[in-house]
Amino acid sequence: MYIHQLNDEPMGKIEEAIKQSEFKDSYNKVVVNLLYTHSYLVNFQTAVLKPMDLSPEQYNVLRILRGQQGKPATIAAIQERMLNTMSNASRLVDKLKAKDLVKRDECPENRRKVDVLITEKGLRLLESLEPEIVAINKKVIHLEEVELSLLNGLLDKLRG
Amino acid sequence: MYIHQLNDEPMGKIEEAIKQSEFKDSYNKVVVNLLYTHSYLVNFQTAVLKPMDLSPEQYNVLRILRGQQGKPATIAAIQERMLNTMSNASRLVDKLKAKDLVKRDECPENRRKVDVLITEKGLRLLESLEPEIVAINKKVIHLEEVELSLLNGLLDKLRG
DNA sequence: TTTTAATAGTCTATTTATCAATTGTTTAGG
DNA sequence: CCTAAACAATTGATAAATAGACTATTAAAA
Repeated sequence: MYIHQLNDEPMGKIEEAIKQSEFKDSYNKVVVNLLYTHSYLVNFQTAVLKPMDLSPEQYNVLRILRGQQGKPATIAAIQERMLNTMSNASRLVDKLKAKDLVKRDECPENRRKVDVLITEKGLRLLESLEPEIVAINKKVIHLEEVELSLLNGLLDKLRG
Repeated sequence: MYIHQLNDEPMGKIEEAIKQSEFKDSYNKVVVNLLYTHSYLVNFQTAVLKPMDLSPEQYNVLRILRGQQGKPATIAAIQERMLNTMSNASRLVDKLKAKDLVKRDECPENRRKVDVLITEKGLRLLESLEPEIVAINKKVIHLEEVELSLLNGLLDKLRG
């Protein structure tokens, strides 16, 4: 098969993009537009992460752990903060541990829990990826600063 | 494990939602916000479709075929219009055929191609789902009409 | 015409997601 | 105490996504 839309070309309105002429209601249109834009962005992200053998969700977990600033996070805490809330944090942590990007210890106060921490190697990997991620985002997101915060506001309001 | 965020409660700004205090740049913030909102919406969609044994992508393919209004679509055409551009249209069509929701015939002019058509049963299934989908969208998307079209415009511009 | 290249789909293998069941641990009630 | 319920994480089974190789058909070139 072929790789679809990994170039940075305009594809106009959502109607043209998915070749549908009209939408019954605007709620539905926004859903489709959001799913489509999600796929557009994830494809770029994946392309940047793949050379480092990282899936988008693994990358997500690493960033969550970095956000902890030295404090450990439990599996449940990671799961809660994850973008894809259904995914299996336990297995993702496994994979990251196998690559020495995180470490995992039994929590002393409560032995049901585990403390997950990002390693030096994990931090360095994130650092090394950052410039490329920033660059690709700037390149493929065709919005001005004002529009970005407008969009952020609308997405926040959408959820609630 | 537990099902996260299948209720319809406010969760405020993206910073609270994922418990991160700040973002380096607004491009990144928009990416995270979009991924998060995507997951929020897909979770509801999945919940509605599951009783009918339909995955979101299968549902997507059915709607693409309905959009053809009687004209058959090839596998490549379906793939092009799909929201998740990486997924395997061939297999999805297989699954739908097994449920008699679509039919697939060799294209007479070009025997490499296949003509895929939605069946009566497929159309009836879409029809029966529509009211519930419309209702859940309206319920979980907390935006006014004006904001919806503003959001659609921003997403189109983002990609374009 | 024969060979080559391009196209359309399918298939295989690997990874990841999803759901349910299970294990081990802690808490609360009798 | 002892047992039942609640909690935290892991495991297993199944489905789906992803990448690449493969088959068949058509079109183009020599």
